[in-house]
Amino acid sequence: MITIYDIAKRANVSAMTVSRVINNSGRISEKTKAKVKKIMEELNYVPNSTARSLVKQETKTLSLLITDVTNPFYTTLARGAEDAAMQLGYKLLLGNSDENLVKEKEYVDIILSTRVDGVLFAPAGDGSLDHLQSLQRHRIPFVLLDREVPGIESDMVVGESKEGARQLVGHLIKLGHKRIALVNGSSTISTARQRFTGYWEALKLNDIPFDERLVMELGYKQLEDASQLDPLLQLEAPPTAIFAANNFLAVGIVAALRSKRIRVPDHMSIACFDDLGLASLLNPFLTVASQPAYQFGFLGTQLLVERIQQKLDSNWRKIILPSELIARESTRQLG
Amino acid sequence: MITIYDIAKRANVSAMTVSRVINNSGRISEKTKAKVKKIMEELNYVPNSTARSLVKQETKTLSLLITDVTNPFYTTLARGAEDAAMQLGYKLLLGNSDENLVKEKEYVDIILSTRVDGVLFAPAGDGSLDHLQSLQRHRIPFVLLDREVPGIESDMVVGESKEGARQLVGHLIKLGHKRIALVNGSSTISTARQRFTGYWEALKLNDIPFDERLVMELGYKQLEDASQLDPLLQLEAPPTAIFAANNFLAVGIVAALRSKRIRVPDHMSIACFDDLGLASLLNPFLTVASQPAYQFGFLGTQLLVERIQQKLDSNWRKIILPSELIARESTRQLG
DNA sequence: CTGTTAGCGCTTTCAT
DNA sequence: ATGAAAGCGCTAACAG
Repeated sequence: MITIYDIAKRANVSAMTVSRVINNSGRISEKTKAKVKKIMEELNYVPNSTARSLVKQETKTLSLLITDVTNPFYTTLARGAEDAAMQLGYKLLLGNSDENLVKEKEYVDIILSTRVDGVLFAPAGDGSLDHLQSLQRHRIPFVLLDREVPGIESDMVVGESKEGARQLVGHLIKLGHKRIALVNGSSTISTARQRFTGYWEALKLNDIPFDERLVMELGYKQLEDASQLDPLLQLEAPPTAIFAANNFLAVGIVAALRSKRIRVPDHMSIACFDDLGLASLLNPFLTVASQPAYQFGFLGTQLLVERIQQKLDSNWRKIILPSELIARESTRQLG
Repeated sequence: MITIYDIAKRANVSAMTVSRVINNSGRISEKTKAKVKKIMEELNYVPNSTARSLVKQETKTLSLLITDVTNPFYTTLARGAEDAAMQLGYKLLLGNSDENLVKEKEYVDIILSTRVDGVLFAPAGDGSLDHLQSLQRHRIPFVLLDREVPGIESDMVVGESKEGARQLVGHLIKLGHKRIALVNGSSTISTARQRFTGYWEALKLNDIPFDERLVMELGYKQLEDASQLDPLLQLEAPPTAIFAANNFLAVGIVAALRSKRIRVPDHMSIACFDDLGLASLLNPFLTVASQPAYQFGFLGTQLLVERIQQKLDSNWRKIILPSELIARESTRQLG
């Protein structure tokens, strides 16, 4: 491997001079600068950023910890993060927690040992508290993405889950639905709680009685089995509409209904949080509360980098991104 | 920051002993091992992998360079790569080239300087040759994903583009189509050339004359504008079916046709390479040649890690993954 | 079973 | 404008 010493020797200068040329720092005569640069090119020299990281105590690397790159929301968020990171001179390390605290812990350990400069953290749930405190103890800045964690103060970029849910359910009510089910993520996740509240408020606002049998908690992951919906469908008075708390749930529900020959929206209306990426371009079908996923990633990265560079330790900023109701074909007027 | 020396001092041992405990190497008495471990816990010690990388000359990091995480094919591939990397003890650095050689070059420079142990490389095209040679010069192992590059010998994981295209076009022909358009990616990409060949062979096999006016090259990225299809649609004898060389193109085409009130499949049949992730779960609509994207990533990572660990320099392996024709609603019997 | 020494490739600091 | 020395945190190699 070629080092600054190899360059230095050939150029008859010290390693320090080479370092200065690389970093464009300090006063160097144009002549030696040119000479050094020429030799670097000839030898195909590439600075070793590991060595630099060790002395500078910074890696110029950010970690992006999400639950699943396969979910269009996180995919697009990741794209935003990547673009911003690249622009700001940072690399991005990718991790998938699968909504699983054990896996999340593994990544946190890696993050700690890798000495990344900061973390973009979409927590698996309230149980992520330990992990985040662990980051704090080690003074690794992070910004929370999409989900809050009680007990943690930090920069964050979140959506308007309650308001979005209220809108979505309000939309269903306006269409004449009164038996509206909520299929939710785990209540250990802040967005699931907020979406529940939005659901509840929308019912109340419209004098529709709340029926707890219409609320299911299935987790934000892809449905495993069509039968998971049976408790809802076999109700004496089954719902005429389902509000799914995220896109994965909605897709699973639509597929499950299809397998049971229940047509959407003819027999059941469906609306959900988060848009579907390509799916909605191909066929604008699902009614959704669309969140600006790219902005979550892009702005989150900007916040993080500012935090890193200013080394502040409080003055937390919270960016709240609105969601947009997009009414499409999966919800229909009742009666 | 806490170092092995801090631990060593408190435990009344040398730094080397601490290092041995961390790495579980060398014979150490259970007693001192326990003592050291206890102190590490008390002090919340985390090994600094930057320092380790510097001396061991390995970073335990792989780079995944794809064209766009936002494409379900690459998203799923990334997921496979991540899972395999994690399992094998490697981290994953993510990069998006956007089918753009300039951006790709930037990432290659980062890769070089980051001293990753290997690269999972989905090249932007034949012009990636320089970049790959640059990796070779620096002895960074890589495996080519999805696309080959003339002039480069290496491990690779690719699909059966020609065969898949032949099947897809054969399927259209069986349905009675004779005017079949091909909307392709750039011919500087191996898969686009192979898909063209498959298209051509299928026509020939069925005695359908090849009409070059039915072939368009639009690039594998998302369509910008519905009017890009006009040359095809305004033909004297327009096509009755379109074979799109990838999923992004197909979605763009469907959307463009929708905006022109051309119904699929009633007025136009569409089939494409690569499945659509969630979109196909939600609504199994597009007829596709589905590639096992997850396997591309997973197996590619396994190949790469084997290559890294064995330090071989030839004996290239090529994994060829079949695609599966999934006939859905976007293609219909003619006449 | 444990310790000492040297050095990975770079930058910081202090000289000149 | 340039250089020498020291050290970032760790491990390889050798010694005992």
